[in-house]
Amino acid sequence: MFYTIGEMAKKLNVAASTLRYYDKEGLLPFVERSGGGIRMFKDEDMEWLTIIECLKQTGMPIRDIKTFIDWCMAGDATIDQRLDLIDRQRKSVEQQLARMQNTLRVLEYKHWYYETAKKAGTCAVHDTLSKEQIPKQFRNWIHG
Amino acid sequence: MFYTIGEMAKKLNVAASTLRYYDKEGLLPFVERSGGGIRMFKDEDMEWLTIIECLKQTGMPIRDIKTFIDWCMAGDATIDQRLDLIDRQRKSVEQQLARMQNTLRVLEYKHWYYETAKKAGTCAVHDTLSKEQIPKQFRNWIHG
DNA sequence: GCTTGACTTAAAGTGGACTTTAAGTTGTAT
DNA sequence: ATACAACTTAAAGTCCACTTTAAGTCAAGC
Repeated sequence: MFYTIGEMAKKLNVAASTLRYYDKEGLLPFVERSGGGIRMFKDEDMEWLTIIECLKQTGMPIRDIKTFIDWCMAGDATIDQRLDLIDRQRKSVEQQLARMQNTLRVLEYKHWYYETAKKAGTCAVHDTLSKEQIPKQFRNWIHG
Repeated sequence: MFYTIGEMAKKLNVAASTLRYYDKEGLLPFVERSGGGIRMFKDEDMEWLTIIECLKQTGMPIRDIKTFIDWCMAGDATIDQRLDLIDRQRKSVEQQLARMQNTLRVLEYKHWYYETAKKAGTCAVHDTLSKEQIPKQFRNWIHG
């Protein structure tokens, strides 16, 4: 079962031009072509695109993803490099997660801040609150 | 206590040109100037830069951050808008966190995949594994 | 065989977030 | 007073990841 670039783009919910761009950048060396030059995507190509999407989600630039794909195409001689790259990306994602969770805490504080201000009709209410009126998780917090 | 743009940039670990860019884009309307036109950052400006950094971390574009800052400068009449914006960003970050956690699971799988391949000396080992040899968390997983 | 929509490429264009450059000013230290 | 590092602006440049355009080709239906 083969898919055209348009069908694959729809399945992946990306623009066909994006897939052409990835191909041009060397991210899709596994995609076959018809006699007439039309790209013929296979079901198993989805797996490749899933790992590409995964690496993209980690913030990895296109050329580094290409390096990884190239290593995959090169076979077993590159297993060590691939393991290293995956581990580095894993650590990076763990850090990003920690930062993102911190960001979420700030937004939760801001939510409380503005909800309280909304009820009072003014942000000035925050100058009048006693420590007990501030939710525990936000006390001893360094901010405005 | 005042800081020059260079001192503030060092404190924040960003380039001074970045702060000038933010100022030009209207993100720093609160920064005062000396008689000669030199920016004079105050300690309390750190709070502003912290929330800017927080919103930037959520993926919010510069102009939307400007909108938020403008609302802050406008006073109590914009509390509702600010609450809405914070809530939207909070939901966005929750989604990003969920996606990132999924990405991490994929990377953990890939780590196991390549570690196993490394021990065996070939990726082909994965064609020979019985279900029991695949860690529980990775069984019934849809991928290569 | 012709139309038509989806495909092809190369090249140019876009948008976002800076970064660098050039020319000039400020302010501190001697 | 003068040197000098750090500041100022406007404008141009860079990098990245696409997206669009232009000109043309492919392939399925009539």
